[in-house]
Amino acid sequence: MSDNEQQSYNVKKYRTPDGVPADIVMFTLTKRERKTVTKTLPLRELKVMLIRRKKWPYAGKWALPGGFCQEDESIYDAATRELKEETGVDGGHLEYLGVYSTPGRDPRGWIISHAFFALVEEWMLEHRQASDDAGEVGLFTLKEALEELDLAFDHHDIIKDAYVRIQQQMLQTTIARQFLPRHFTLSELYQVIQTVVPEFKEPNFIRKITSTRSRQGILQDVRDEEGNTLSSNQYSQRPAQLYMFTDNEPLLSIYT
Amino acid sequence: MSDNEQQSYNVKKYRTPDGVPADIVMFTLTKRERKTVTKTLPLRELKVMLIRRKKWPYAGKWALPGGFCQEDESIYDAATRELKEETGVDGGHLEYLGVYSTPGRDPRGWIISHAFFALVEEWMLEHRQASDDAGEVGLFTLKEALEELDLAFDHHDIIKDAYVRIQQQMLQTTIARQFLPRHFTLSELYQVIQTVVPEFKEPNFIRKITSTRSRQGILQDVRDEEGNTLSSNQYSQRPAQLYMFTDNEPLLSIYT
DNA sequence: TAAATAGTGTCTCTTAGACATTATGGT
DNA sequence: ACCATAATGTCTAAGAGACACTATTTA
Repeated sequence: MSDNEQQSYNVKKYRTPDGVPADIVMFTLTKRERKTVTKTLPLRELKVMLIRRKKWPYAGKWALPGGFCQEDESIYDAATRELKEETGVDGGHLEYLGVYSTPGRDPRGWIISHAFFALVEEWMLEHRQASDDAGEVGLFTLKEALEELDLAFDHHDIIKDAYVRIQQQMLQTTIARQFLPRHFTLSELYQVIQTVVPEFKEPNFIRKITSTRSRQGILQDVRDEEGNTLSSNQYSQRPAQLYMFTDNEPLLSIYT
Repeated sequence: MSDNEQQSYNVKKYRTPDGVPADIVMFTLTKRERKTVTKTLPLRELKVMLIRRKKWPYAGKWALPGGFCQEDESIYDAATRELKEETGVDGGHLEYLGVYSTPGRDPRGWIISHAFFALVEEWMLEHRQASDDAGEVGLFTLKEALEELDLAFDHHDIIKDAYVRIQQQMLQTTIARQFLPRHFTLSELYQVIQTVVPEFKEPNFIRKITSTRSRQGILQDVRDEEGNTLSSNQYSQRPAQLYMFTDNEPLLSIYT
């Protein structure tokens, strides 16, 4: 009976999609040392990695890296595989962004795209630039990507959505850690936040981050074996205390 | 040249998915008046609407309502259509939850499901119970749905994820408004929050919500034409001030 | 008048926010 | 000695948190 039903089920009765790719918005925070001045914070910029398409459709246009999902993997698997292909590395923060399914968004047919965003380090992208010599690779600031380039498909919308999301995550989670070494100073952290969210201003940042009860627990100071606090003067004359993120992710509420 | 490429492009070169449905976790907050006592808050419970499947696969099991996306609509359109079909109403909060694509999750083939969650009012679900007499419809508490029922597909995971998400949204956004009349008392609001997030405790709720600067702006008291504050004694002996949500959505940050 | 819920008073300790001041090392 | 950045001091106003207390209505 159940077998009968199963046999009578026709999986191709309706029109089905022509493909389900995973596209990845790869963010990186470039870090350029300022040679003219010593002991100062590097210049940081938030950039997104794009590749120039070689084939129809949108040949010659810049687009997000991505690839089609296969039958034996989940969308997340496909994105992980794609990220690995592009960077040569397994690591990096990879997070689902959303689905893009507006009819007609892809001239190849009914293609439903799943967007992810990844936070990778700059050196990971050099891998791609070296290996895939045929495909042109570019790193663009968000302003360039959103205002100056003519992107393929609806990738402009995807990048815009990803930008909103990464800004939100930067303020509400500890993803800032993805853009920092394990040990960092508070001005580095502040700079990273401001690079991703330029509107963020907090005059008493050091004091607040170290003294507020609700924030206690997301950072801890770094100490050596004897329990002495460690500091660094890499970016400043006076050495600055080093901090690291704990495993705590704070839970915010508008009512508390 | 570009036309050549287009003609040579074979959209069916690879295996493609067999269908892309939208499934909806429909939450409702039931409200039962307590007849024994007068002037008291109703009993509220968070419930999820499920339908009993009639056909293979998982015939006889409880499952989320849903339907396949068509070529001429986006996934969100499909979910909107589905919500309308189930409730007979256009309104209600509908929000994307995520994609479920683990290989083998659907015995019918390669089927990639998109989950949404909706917040609807209880009366909206009576429509379905009346119209679709063939399909059995049920309202279950989250405990029942997650711990007692044997659900179809991976709908257990979807409901669990939706539950986490609605709890998060309840604390970080003003979706509580979806479960309240336009004008409500603060104890009603408190009860709604606690019904969705039982862990939420806030002894000085009235004072905090009305006096904290960071929260100022999400609620405003209701006044009549002459500017007199309005109150209600529907649920209490002493009349309570009525409030309404404003259009402000607060922005939270762990660093501020 | 008792019961039930709404809302305020009060007190202590912590935090916010704005600036001024001191500290530490490099040039 | 001077500069740049790190970090603390200081002061006021506001909020957190806990509990006791008063207010307004119905039964």
